[in-house]
Amino acid sequence: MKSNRHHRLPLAASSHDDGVAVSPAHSEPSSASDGDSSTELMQVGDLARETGKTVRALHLYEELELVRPVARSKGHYRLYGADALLRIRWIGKLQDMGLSLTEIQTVVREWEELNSAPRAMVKMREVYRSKLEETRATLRRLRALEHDLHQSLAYLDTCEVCDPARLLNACTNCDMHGCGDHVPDLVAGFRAN
Amino acid sequence: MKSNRHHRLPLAASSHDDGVAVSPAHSEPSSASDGDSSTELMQVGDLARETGKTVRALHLYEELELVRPVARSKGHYRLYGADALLRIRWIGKLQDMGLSLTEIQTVVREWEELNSAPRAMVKMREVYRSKLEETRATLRRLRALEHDLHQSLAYLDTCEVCDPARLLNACTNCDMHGCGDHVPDLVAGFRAN
DNA sequence: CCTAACTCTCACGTAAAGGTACGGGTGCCT
DNA sequence: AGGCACCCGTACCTTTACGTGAGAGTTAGG
Repeated sequence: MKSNRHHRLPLAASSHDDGVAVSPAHSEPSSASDGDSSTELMQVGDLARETGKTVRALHLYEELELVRPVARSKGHYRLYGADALLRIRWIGKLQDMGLSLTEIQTVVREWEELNSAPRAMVKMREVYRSKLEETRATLRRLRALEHDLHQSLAYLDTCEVCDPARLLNACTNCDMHGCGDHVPDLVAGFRAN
Repeated sequence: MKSNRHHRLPLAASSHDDGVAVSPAHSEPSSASDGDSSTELMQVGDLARETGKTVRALHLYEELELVRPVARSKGHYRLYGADALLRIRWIGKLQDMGLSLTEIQTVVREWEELNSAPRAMVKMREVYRSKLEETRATLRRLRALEHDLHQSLAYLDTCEVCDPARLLNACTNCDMHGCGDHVPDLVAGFRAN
């Protein structure tokens, strides 16, 4: 009862900024045969651009065996197919769900081991189901937070019109506020010390 | 445009487990005067119990000047008043809002510096306002995630009734699913590699 | 051939938020 | 006086998800 596991709520701005104009600029390593547009491979930089991740991150994911280039160029350059995009974006989503890379690692491993599909599907469902629960809990918490913030802002807004002469340092608990009687926690916390 | 700031979405289970039965057990350091029940001081362990934080955490917060005991016992024990509870809980909420301890630090510092209240109030409002925005953005993202998860689960549920003989490894993109045509990202990601 | 831009593989660095341990004092009860 | 639970200060350890070079090779274009 002592382990105070303290993982905080996941999520962030998680910049979904797509580089958009993906100028192929120079390299276009279409494989030997001919310009078959659907089989173009990309190198790590391109993948990085299109997923918003950094090259370093992609290298890391590879170390953790979360992705694997379909091939290497003559000079050891990693070459990725289109599914890599899916994979990386998928990883991103799992991260947004609050999974750590190591957790994702085990998910992937499990999938690959019992590749017999049915069992894997079940596993997958389990994971998603529990994550859905968590996500909903998180949503509840965030909504509460939103409410708190909203309330505190309302409270503070009444401050704004307060006579500047009287709010000196009694401000956080002056009697002006018509909005009720108890100071919101988020406001009270400032003074408490 | 290269700094890929990667803070993920905040929030977590953030265990709001109150120890509830706060057995005073042994020490009850009511200050010199007499047993005035409203002026009881508590020591760090008690504070820890009541806030769900660990003693170490509280020490840390003190190092960062986020809290300060009202007094010390004869033998250097930290002694806290009731406002410490407010303060610590407040810190917790700010953390839940996604603020790092260092950010909280600057918030506190600013508050204490321009203690002239009006300006501080304005600052406070700014912070909360922007955090409200962020929180709402996060909510949107989470809702999307919830939707994704829900969809994927629906998709996977149709799998369950699928003929076990045919889902071997073509499972993630078999033709059984009446629920549309494109495989949800969260499902497709498993295979892409 | 030359060059710019990209990539390779190490390998060490970093910030956040504590965890954990050490060696020694305190507080209170009996 | 003994004991037990708690506290002190100091200080090094841990994990996560990359960042940041270094030194060297590779690709495509001109």
